[in-house]
Amino acid sequence: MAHEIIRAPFFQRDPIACARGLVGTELIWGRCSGVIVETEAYNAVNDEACHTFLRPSTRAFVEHNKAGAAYIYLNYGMHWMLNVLVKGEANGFVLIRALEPKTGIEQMKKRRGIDDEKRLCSGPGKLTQALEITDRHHEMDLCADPRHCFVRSANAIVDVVADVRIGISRSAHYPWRFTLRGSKFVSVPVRL
DNA sequence: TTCGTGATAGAG
DNA sequence: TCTATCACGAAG
Repeated sequence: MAHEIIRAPFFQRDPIACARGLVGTELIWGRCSGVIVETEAYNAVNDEACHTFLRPSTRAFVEHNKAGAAYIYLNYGMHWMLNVLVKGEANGFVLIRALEPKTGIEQMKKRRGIDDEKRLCSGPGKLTQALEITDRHHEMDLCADPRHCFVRSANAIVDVVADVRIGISRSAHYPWRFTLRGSKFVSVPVRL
């Protein structure tokens, strides 16, 4: 089965298409990897939950970086969030929210301090802890280095569910959370 | 349900 | 300087 690195043109569309398209792809991070089972889209325009709405520094980030760049920030003083810059038909971000661990599982368990594989990467803060993603990866090009990239299997068929986003107060009604149907590795089960 | 933790930005 | 807010997670 052919695997290919996702290249920059993938991220030169709009955040919603990119967020949906990333579900089912594999995130490679050093010796660890996992299949992305949950993402969210944030739109730089008309989306009050996107950092660009309130933060000048985020607007500058969009201006000065290319599609596929990592946007990483600290939330609640302790959790790193991994996002990918989308810059094309529309600008915005894809938040990587959950993975199904595939390789380097023992290392992930050690970093997380737990054994349960379903909970290793079942949340945006958990997966950055499991993969040791921090602000030193901020602005990294995620379409160039084969050790930090997204890989997809050719011919893969992925059944994606759209739902409302989680943990935000503004623009909370947009159905811009995407999960792999039936996955046991998501952060919060899909709303019925 | 509650609380820890720190960056960011706007108001005063 | 001060305050509010925050795309979370673990424990209770």
